[in-house]
Amino acid sequence: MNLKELSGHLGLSQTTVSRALNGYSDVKASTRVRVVAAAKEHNYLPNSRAKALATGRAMSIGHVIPRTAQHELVNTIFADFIAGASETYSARGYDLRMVTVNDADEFATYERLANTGAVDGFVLHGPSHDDKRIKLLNDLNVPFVVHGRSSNCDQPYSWLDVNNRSAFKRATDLLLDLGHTRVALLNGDESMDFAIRRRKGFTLAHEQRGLEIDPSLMHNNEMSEPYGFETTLQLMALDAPPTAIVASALIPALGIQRAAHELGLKIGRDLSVICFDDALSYFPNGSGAPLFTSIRSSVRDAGRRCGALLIDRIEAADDAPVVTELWEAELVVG
Amino acid sequence: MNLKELSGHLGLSQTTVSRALNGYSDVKASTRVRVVAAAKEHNYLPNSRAKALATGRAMSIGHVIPRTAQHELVNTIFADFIAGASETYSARGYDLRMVTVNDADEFATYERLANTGAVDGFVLHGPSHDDKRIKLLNDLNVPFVVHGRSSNCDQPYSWLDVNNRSAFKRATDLLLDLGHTRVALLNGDESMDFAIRRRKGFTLAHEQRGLEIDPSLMHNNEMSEPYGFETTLQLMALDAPPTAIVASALIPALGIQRAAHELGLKIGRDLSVICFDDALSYFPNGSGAPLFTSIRSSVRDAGRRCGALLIDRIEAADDAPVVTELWEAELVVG
DNA sequence: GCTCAATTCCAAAGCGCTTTGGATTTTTAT
DNA sequence: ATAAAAATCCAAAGCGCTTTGGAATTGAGC
Repeated sequence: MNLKELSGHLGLSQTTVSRALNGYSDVKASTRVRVVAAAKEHNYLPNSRAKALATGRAMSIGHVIPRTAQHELVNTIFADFIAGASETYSARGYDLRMVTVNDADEFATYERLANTGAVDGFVLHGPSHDDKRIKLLNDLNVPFVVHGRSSNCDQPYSWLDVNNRSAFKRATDLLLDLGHTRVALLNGDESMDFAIRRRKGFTLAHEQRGLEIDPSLMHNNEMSEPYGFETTLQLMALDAPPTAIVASALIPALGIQRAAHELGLKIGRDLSVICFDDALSYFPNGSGAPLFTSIRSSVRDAGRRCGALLIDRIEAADDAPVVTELWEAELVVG
Repeated sequence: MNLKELSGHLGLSQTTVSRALNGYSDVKASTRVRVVAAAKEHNYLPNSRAKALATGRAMSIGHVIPRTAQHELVNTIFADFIAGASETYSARGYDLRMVTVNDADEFATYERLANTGAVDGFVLHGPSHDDKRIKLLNDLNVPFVVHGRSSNCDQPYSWLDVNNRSAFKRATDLLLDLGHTRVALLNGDESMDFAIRRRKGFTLAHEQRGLEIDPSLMHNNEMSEPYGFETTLQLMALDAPPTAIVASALIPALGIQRAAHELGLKIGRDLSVICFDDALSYFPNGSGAPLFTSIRSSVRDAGRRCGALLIDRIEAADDAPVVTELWEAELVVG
């Protein structure tokens, strides 16, 4: 059933039927009712391909995911982020188009999706310290919103980010206030901008107290469980092991926990741990009793909001000013 | 730059340029070279919306994800599955269109995506024991492949599944062979078909030895870490606690581990654990020394293969017979 | 040189929708 | 009753591509 047939049935022009269905005001209320009823009766849905061509809108948002690098990011964080974004998309009539690519093809993929009109905009994931994709997307003149920031980028761009520096400063402050003098950092991969900011927060807390940080206490890597495990073993084997650890995510924190148990240390007594908690829905920290003291910010909420910001931009005038949003993470004592 | 402009530049008709670019044989080799060169030079890419309308193909695969139920599935398994599927899609020129929906809207969403022609086919996730979506998709006459199976469904359908029954039987056999007499099962949500099959494998191993299973040893729930933790505490508080546990995934197995440590039990000595390992890329079980003995099957590989099966079906004749594929999981001793 | 077939190209007709620019009808104001 | 304004409707022209059904050109065979 297409528009032509439907309008045939109704004895109306395609124009009128189309405008009735799309809520234009120049169609009589009674005929609109008739049209809507007939559409429902015949189970008519406008062909989205034709609609996309006619309107110049794909009603679709692109997420380009590199395969090899940022592996960890893709899988742990990404699923929840996308779940959130996708909620917004459905609510506003958009779909999510996801493409995974080899690193080498990433730029070409953005170009393809933008130039073929397959998507109306992008969400950019996992920005690095100096992310070239931002300039690319600006040059392509396509709406986009970055989840996170790229410190070394002089282009204007829209973003939504958690205040990672402040979150890690507060976590570190808390530990130092408790009297810890050797606090370790298990950071995420420091080619990612968020990890750099997290380290800044960690060091800032020390600097403000005039404390030097032993470099052997600062580690960074992809946020896996074994990373947490092995690094903790390594840290505890130091001549002067740390008495507290700040970790970048729950998953490595589980590794810390495993290592602590293996070493016969009790977390909370022999070793304090604070970790960043993305509030991943499949990995609830503290249902009932919290597992870890944590700095929490829901990545799913971030996805929801990024989606909304992006769609606003897509539907706004081309020269709308960039939007930015900085969220404070919540400190949850476990 | 569109086709009209490009063919203007070249002094050729749109037909010829289109056919040159699409590899038809009725265009002279030398002009094809010219066309391809010009296309590259002017950075021409055919508009995908127009192409989709003209060809009747969206070049896009739908994944519909219910939001509330199957939460756990969505996030833990889904990310890796999709990463795999998406690799296949890119390689074959398709994109992945993902929609999350409220349970109540799920059917309508399939209908919308199929009837508006937004996608060319679907991958069906997390089939239940008696999954109504299969009949729906058959009725909609749209190609699809199920990841998993639906035991109580009399419709023909294409699927790819791991032999869950055999995997759990082998795991249970192994434990019983080692002399364990009280083995517990921490199964996934038993409204899902895979969980039912896993339980069958578990019980079958007992039956074949004439062993009764204490019902208090069998649990099922969403596969979260706290589920593993709390259930283990509960099991160990029994008058006759189990000496071994078969778990449905790594994440609850971590909970088991945490509980064991808390109770002062050493895994491998006081308590044996075997778990199913989906070989999630962000959660490597046993880099170096395996954490757990496990029955392993890569969900990412399954995604890759499901994608291929689906695209084959999309590109095949409408009446192509259904395809099915059953994978054996690999037993990895840790 | 001529016929017939093969090769190479193209005009025009879709694909199914939206939207422009009136045309027609109804309502309001005089 | 009549002119002006408002409310409804519609024919036709796109959107940018593919594909059909020839037309024009080239080559082969004799």
